Amino acid sequence: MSCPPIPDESLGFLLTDATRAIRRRFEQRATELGLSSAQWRVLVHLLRRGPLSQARLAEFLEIEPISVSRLVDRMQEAGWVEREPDPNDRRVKRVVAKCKAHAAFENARQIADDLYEQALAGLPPGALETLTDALRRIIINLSDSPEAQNDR
Amino acid sequence: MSCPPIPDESLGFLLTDATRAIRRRFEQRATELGLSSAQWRVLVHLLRRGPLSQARLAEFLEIEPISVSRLVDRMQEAGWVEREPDPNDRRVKRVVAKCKAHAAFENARQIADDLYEQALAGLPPGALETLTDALRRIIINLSDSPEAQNDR
DNA sequence: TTGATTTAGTAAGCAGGCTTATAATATCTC
DNA sequence: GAGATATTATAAGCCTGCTTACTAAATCAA
Repeated sequence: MSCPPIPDESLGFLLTDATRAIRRRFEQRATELGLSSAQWRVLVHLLRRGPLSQARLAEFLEIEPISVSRLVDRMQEAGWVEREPDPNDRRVKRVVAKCKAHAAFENARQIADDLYEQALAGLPPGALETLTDALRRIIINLSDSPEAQNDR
Repeated sequence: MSCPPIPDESLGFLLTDATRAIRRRFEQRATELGLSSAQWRVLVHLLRRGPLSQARLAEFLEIEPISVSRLVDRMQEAGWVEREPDPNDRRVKRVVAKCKAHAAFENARQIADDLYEQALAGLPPGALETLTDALRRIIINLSDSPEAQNDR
């Protein structure tokens, strides 16, 4: 019975579990805000960068445009954002954050910050930076665009 | 404009992106096997531990029993597993891996191993262990059961 | 200018998570 | 034993991803 690497503690499984745990906790605490973690992510980009086309949003979020389309549908219904036409290109719809989004921002950010603090409790100082460096590297190494890929 | 922590590079977002990247790549390469990453995970547990009830499987996978139920539906349809009654408890259905699963195991494991190597390229030696330690810590810190929680 | 190609957004339909609710069976308590 | 409580699996219906396929508009090329 040679089973050298124990796969159920592998990188992929641990990443999956950690991500799910963070998402679950965030949504538990943001229930009263009515904000899911995917929607929170959209708001962060919109509030940082201003109105964006759905295509740009898809790039920033690293998801497919169709996924953005339906995410924005629900966020528009919930009153977080609006779609407005682009004066220069009749194909594009600019997604604009509404007042409600600005109002909720600090609140949600606090939830996220507290969550990260809880998540990292007991780890040595500097662990956060090591961790985020590694994650950034993994994302680049597995991205489709071959920019800055390390080997082969 | 005080925006100290740049949230779109936050831990949660990076984890989400890295996890999605790994899942995508795995499924691209495992297409010919017809195995999704969630299904691969089920097989790992079944082949390591033998037949399991759906409830136990849910615990190991850290997902809800209803999610297991539908996952197993699809895996049964695809011929990876079978449900069999438990002789000692008529409520439980034991999930058993079929030959097809054993046959595909090494193949899928190789895909996963190659993927991790690619993901970690360019990181210092020891990064994998630091990373998995941190992820395990995060998972424990955010789990519902208060066992081994660090503070508060 | 016309015709081909590219880009932006969306519909349909699937996988994999979730919450809430239900039925059947075990188990615990009195 | 009988009744209350737990546990096991599942149904219904939602959210967020995906692939594939389509329309409308912009852009490139001849």
